[in-house]
Amino acid sequence: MRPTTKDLAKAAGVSRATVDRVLNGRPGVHEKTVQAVQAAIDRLGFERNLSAANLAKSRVYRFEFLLPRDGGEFLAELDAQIAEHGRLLRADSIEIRTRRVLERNPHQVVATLANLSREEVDGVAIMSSESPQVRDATLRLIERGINVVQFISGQHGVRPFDFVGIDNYAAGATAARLLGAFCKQPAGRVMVIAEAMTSLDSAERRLGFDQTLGLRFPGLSALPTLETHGNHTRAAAIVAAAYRNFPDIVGVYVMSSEAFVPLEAVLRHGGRRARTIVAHERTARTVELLKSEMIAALIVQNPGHVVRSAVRLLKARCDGRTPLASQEDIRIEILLKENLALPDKGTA
Amino acid sequence: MRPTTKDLAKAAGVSRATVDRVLNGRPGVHEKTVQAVQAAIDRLGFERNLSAANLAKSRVYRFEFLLPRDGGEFLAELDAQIAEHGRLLRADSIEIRTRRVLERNPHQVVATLANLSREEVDGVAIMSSESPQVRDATLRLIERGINVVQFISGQHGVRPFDFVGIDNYAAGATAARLLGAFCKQPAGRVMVIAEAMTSLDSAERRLGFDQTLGLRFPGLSALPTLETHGNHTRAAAIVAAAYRNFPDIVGVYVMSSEAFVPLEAVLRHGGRRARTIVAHERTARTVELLKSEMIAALIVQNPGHVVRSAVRLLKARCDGRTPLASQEDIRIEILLKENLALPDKGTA
DNA sequence: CTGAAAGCGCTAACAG
DNA sequence: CTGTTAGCGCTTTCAG
Repeated sequence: MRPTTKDLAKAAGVSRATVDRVLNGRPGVHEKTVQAVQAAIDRLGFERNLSAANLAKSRVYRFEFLLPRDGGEFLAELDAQIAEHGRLLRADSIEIRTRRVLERNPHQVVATLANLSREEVDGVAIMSSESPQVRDATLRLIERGINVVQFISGQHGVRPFDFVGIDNYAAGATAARLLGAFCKQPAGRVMVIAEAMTSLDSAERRLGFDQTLGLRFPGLSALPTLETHGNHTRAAAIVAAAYRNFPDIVGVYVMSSEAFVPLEAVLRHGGRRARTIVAHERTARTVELLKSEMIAALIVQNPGHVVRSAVRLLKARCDGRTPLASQEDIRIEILLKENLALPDKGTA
Repeated sequence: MRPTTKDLAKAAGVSRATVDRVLNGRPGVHEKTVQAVQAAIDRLGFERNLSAANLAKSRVYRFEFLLPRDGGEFLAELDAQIAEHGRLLRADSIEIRTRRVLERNPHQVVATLANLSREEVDGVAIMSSESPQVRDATLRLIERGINVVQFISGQHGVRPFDFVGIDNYAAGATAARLLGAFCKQPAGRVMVIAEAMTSLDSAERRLGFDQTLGLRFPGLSALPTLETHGNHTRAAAIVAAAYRNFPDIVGVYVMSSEAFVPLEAVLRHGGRRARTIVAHERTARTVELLKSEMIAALIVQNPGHVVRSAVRLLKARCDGRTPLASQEDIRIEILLKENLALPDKGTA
């Protein structure tokens, strides 16, 4: 049996209340007593039982995912994963909910963040493109004792908050490598198309893409990024124009997480040219296109993993633990027709 | 506040002990009483608090990973992941340990399984190639109330036990697709090499590989599988012979999870031919080769994920829950130089 | 068949 | 500064 606070109390010759105070670093304990308890902890190899503590406190972790107000299939998928994971987590006294409240406008994001209070939430996962204002607002959240993880959008290893998501530079590089490999022609142009190029994330993808394409496939050259802004008509027009102007387009990179509108336009106006398409994220539609071989490869971040990772990080920070870096690395997954998970063979 | 057993007891007009009996399906409760409690559960939307229950029971989940006695780097990696994950899980009253006890011989495996008792373990993850004997022994484990998951080695969706690992057929197909794409030459031979071909797993990988290669790259043809059996000298000899006999080898598929010996031989004797190599699993060595571009792609199952998934499944079964299929699908990940996780940028 | 009482490991409120 | 007491939600004797 693992030692308990009772054992500690006996060993240190104090009461369990005092042990508790030491364990939780609460003030008002004589230095000497603290030492004694610490010694007992080390000697007995005491490890605290977190769920007992949480039970006693009736502690509930309240986390919120703040997501963009509007978005497409990828966002819907995230939403669904959060909901599903949330159901499971209720058993662990973790309540998570998603709020689709963030707009493009940084001021609106700042205002939303400013309204969050320690009274109602213990941690938030924020999916919003970076800007100095948002960054400041986030720092203020932390000061108020609300834990934060940057979700999907943002950068690796830029403290002081945790980031969950893929490395966008590497994602772009991966796209280039795949496009080059799957594209038969050694020379030609590559169309790059996105919903919008506003965020730093897109810039990084584009950078990674260009660098790797240039390095590995000198015969291929990428066109400037086309932007569809969620508008089908506009998308159709610019894509058609691109195909008209550049007869040597041999591949397409759909750079944004929301791929539907750009893909639609490319498939409709590309005809049988541009057979090699690389896009991002797994949704019902992109998977369908992968299966029917209209898309060569998909670069995805697993929505289930990112959600679970965000929650683990938030919880770890709440408990004052340091999360395990190795476990929280989000992989840039590559999906081909061949390694799509098979249709569910059943789990009873 | 979520309703508790106390609330249930009051609502149903019984004592908490009776509520407990109903909740746990224990016998000796009048049918009428059961109904009353059930009704209260539905009415109040009661959800039991598992950790409180576990605390009261001082329940500890004891899981064991039974792994092959000998193995190389991939196995070492798994071992490490299990250990690391185990440390974290202690906080959740889950004790996992690994035992490197399984041998090639099915009888030895059967004997080992036969020795497991409900007294000492609640669930086991078994990594052993399938055979009728082992299958029987596994079924007997389940009859004795020990939960089982087939680990890494085995097949998807073949009840009655859970399987954690990749679909080997799809993995082989993925290898073929990548090899074909990254290999510049449209025609030539492909060397297929493995540590050993004994298991069903290898047969499936090979099947998937051949089918996809034939379908997608008619110019490429795969040679019969070479087997190295962990023996460097032997490996060198057969690889050298293959290169001598087939001057048109343009690619290599290293099929086994342990890739070191085969890779070594190929790199030493392939010279600058066979630039396109696809292998399995992420280890220090394979990653090094990927970085230096000696290997084109790696097909991996994430050791951390498989371990966590196995534990979640075991725990779910112990609690009588049905695991969430969607969450437990192990992805066939593709690693290129481009999407290797970056060197750790730090997590403080 | 059912209930009262004690306890799992920890925390909280209040005395002292 | 420290101890006592009660209680978190559930389980487990042991009477009845």
